[in-house]
Amino acid sequence: MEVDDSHGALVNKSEGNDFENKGSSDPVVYQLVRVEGDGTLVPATEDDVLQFEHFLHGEKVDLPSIEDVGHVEEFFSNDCILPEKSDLEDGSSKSKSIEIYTQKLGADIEENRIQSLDDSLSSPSRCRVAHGQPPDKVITEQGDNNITQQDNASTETTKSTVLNDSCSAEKEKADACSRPVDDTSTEPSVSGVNSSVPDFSILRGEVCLDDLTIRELQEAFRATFGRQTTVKDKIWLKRRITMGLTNSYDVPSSGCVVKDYKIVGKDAKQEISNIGEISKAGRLQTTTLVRDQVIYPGNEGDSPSSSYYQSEDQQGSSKRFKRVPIHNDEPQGSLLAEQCTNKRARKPTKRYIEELSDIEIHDSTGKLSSPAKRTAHEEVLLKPRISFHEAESLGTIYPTRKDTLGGFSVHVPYVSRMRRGRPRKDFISFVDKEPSVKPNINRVHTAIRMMLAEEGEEGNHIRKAYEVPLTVNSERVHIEAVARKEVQNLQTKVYGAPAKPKAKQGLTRKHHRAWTLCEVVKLVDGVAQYGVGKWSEIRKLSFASYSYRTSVDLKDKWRNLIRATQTQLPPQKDGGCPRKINPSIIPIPPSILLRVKELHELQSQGGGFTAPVKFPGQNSKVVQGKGSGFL
DNA sequence: TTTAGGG
DNA sequence: CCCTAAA
Repeated sequence: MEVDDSHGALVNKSEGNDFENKGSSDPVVYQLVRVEGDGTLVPATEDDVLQFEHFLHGEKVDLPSIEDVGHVEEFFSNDCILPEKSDLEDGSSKSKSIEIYTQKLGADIEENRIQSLDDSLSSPSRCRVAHGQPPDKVITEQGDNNITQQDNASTETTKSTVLNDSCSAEKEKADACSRPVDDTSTEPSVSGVNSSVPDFSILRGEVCLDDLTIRELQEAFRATFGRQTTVKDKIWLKRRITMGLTNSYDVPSSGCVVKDYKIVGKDAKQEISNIGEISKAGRLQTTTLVRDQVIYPGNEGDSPSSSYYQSEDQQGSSKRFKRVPIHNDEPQGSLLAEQCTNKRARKPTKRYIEELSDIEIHDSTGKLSSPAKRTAHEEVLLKPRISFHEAESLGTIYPTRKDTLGGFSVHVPYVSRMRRGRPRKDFISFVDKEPSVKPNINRVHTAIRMMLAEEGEEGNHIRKAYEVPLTVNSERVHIEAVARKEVQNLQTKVYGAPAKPKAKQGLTRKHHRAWTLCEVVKLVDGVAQYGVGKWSEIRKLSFASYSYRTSVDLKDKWRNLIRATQTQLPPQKDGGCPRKINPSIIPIPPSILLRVKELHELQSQGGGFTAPVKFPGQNSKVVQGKGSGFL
């Protein structure tokens, strides 16, 4: 990133400063730049960008709002009586104000910066402000722009144009309303200077702001901040211009001389540019935006990046600036309502994900639900946070997936957002508890894949599949355990059942297997043969080939069959079953149901008989579709 | 472990 | 299907 000392690297140079003709394109791009030690502005590095993250954590929510960057400036200039030699070392009132400002600004920086940062980071050429050019041209409306434009200004222009279209009116209004009441000037509005191309040359050479007319000051303002203003208050304009050029709020209200975009102090004696101070201090690394620079004094803190400049947002987020209800000369009024309703996009940091989860819960439920009473759905919403915390505390690397949060692509722990049914066990934690199994995980994975593939062909044999010995040694038990968990884990993915947070770790739920007619028949035969309640026996003898059916399963199924006979068999007449018959559910043939009923009645009445009973109806034709019971 | 029963 | 108590 070299500093462009020539002012030739301009885009839209030809379009230059034709203010009257330029109506739409705004060559001023929003770029993050960093104040170098020598006072030049260079594009922000990725590190600078990352340092923004600090703001996300120190954010205070209840701070008053700032309507516009102008207010910020006014906030400082009007309310912060600062010692002449204050600078950044004075930690007292100024630092306090700065801190407040930092917090407020940080709240909105997140939203604006991301896109800007993306742009600045991704764009091949970066905007920078050239300094120290010879004052070859002085205040000529045809002068060269001294702010380099992005090479991709054409693409950037789209955004900028939209911004202008959507926001210029409001800005204009705001600026108009911001005129000081004591301003008796009746000068025509500077609407004539409506060009989207600010005349940066207005500030070239050596100019005493006091000598400028209001219009020229407005132009200088525009050159400084990249937007026009209709404010006709000379002092206001001068101060803002000065502040903008010096990146300082500590400026004299008059007597400033602008020399090549730098403010030379009154009578050109002292240079009050904070840039110089900053560079001398050598400890302030400021990220800024060329356009609409917000004076952002360096924080005395240890963090070299504790201060940033804020640009007006492309979406007019300046309206959402939290602002202090202090004296200001720019309107805020009706915008307050809007900022209340507007929800800021927020960079999805870890903490953000946490908070987002909470917010989602709060929003979805309206009220804070106690942790103990969260519904499954709410738990799901909480999951990302938990995953992160677990990942941190356990040092475990969790699989992540790309997700979109606040419009930005981020990686989040790979958990399903929705789940049905009960949670699955935490396979990873299980593995962590069984380190001896880890070396076999890969094998298990392979095996599991094969199993799942097999399941795809033969849906009912997955359990059998992973009961096949995977190894010949004693690890088999572990392998099976892991395999079972893994299968369930994968199944949950396949079937869309996500994990449950913490409480039920180590628990699993086996995949639901619909009972086939064959199984039911075997069950009924088994009951008839060995008696009701002999589930273990039935399982061993009749379900030898259905190893995934446990005796409990048999018992449960039998119970369900009993219920079916009681609830669905009697009303055979079915005057009009309002229930839709799901074609995917195979009804249990009434003949089987009848057998179940008889067996049940026999068992319940005459006590347990274990003798095999032959039922004449066993061979009777199976009539389907009567809908008395389902598998 | 198995069974029974509630969830 | 899960969970648990009671055999």
